[in-house]
Amino acid sequence: MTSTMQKGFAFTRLADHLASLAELTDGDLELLTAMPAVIGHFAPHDQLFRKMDQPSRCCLLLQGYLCWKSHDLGQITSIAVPGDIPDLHALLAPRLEASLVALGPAVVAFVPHSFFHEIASASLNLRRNLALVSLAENARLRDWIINLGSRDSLTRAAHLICELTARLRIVGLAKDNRFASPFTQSDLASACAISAVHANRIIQELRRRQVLTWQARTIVINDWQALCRIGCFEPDYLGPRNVAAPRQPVMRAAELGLSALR
Amino acid sequence: MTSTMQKGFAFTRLADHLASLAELTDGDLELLTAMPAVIGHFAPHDQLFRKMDQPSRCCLLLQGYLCWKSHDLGQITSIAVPGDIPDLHALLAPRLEASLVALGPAVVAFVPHSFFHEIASASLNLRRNLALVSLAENARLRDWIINLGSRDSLTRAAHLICELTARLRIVGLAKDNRFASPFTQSDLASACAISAVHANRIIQELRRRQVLTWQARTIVINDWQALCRIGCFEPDYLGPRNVAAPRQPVMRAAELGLSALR
DNA sequence: CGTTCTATTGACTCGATTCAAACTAAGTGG
DNA sequence: CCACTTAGTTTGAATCGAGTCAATAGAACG
Repeated sequence: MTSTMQKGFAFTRLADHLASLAELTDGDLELLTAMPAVIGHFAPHDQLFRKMDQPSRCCLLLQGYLCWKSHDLGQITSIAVPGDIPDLHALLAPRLEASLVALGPAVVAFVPHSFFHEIASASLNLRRNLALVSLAENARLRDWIINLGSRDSLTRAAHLICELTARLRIVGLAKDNRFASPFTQSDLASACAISAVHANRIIQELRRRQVLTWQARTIVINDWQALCRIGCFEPDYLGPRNVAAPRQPVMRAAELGLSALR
Repeated sequence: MTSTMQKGFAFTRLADHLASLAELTDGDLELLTAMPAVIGHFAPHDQLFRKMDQPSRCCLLLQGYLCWKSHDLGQITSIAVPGDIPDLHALLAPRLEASLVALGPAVVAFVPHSFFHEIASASLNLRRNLALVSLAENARLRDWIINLGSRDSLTRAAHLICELTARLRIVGLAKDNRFASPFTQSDLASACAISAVHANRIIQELRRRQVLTWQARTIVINDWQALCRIGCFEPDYLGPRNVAAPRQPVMRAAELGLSALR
């Protein structure tokens, strides 16, 4: 990794990401621009952190992809796209439970934990936004459990590609249904919990069905509708703006003692 | 469901749960005792909430088990034990993405969202504690992804039972390695993403190996060590007290530009 | 320009599913 | 209290999706 010290530009994709979850005020944006960052460049398969590390800085991903990978079994549990802070949870639970690995070349802004603590105390709204980042991750993890548990491998792979595409769009990186895919078929396999050989066969099947092309480290979605259908992907599940709408309590029949009627 | 209105007793297992994540002060306990609750009783397979519901109250589980279940595929993504608040995330992201279902008979305390907002503003420490609940869930979800993705079905089932046991111990419900199991083998299968038939064969295998008995809606762990071995379970992973220890930054070789040396 | 990843293909194997049927336990109501 | 119903468990046999192994082809990189 090579490092340079910079200040106040790395926040833009993060702002896109946060704004997709809930409004950001001008004051919040102001706070974000003050973000101090050390830029780091990583090569494919570089480990940014290892299991049991206790870093004092968060990684804000600027370019490329990172993943959390269980050290012993090699299972990928989540993939970070630019604008993500994959180790945000380390602010409160400092001991890492897995390794953070670069999928392809990656550029990262290291930001001191103290910065996030500061902006969280300065802005209730940002605090909520950061909490929503964690909840969105939670929703993605649940979705991934459903994917691994209940769907066949073709569906799994298609679903992963759909999810990646949807997230990349949010930060402006999937224009024209085209985005960089510097990761390998084996990486896809590790995420989908299938063998690399089988991953290859599935990608061929997706190509055969003309829903995507994947060459020269670039994926092009040729038929988004079809890919969503194959992947059982509902574009909204990441829950953009699924927040803070005070409503009337919904009284279940059950609560009225009518359980037997259902 | 039948309901009764009560106040100030439902918090004890919740306190055990929170205290397992980080210290609770006397002031925090005081705040918790003021918890207003409507008690609800549910029968097996009752739905407490459905996908897309927007409840104004959280469920604090008092007795039994609840699970989040994807409506279409039936996959269980997590199981709640007494002391858990499975829908805590609905405080910030009110639209539910799955159904909350009772596994066996269950007793729940419904607590208004406003109560949690109040104690969170009253105590920084409790706020952090509630955030840790979410992070612990996050860690469990990741662990479950590894389980579903990378381990065979015997290991998966053993792992689930280990995890349940560990969590029940925290709230005092697995004394003598014995705990209630009102859920069915099909429920276990839905959590482990295997067929009910296969779940049955696996339970028989665990019985044959004398690591547990499961009869009369009760599981007894006869050989905890062996069960952990079969389930690849590391008892500490839930991260009790994995918090807030300010440390020196760990400088990776990568950051010093020594990536090539590794 | 060779070395090293990565992608591709075929053959064989195996864990897990599915289907079907029988059996057991647990209610429920007459 | 027993007959009846329903839910859950157990068993066997056939089938299939996906893994593994092994070998080759192609791309990328120093």
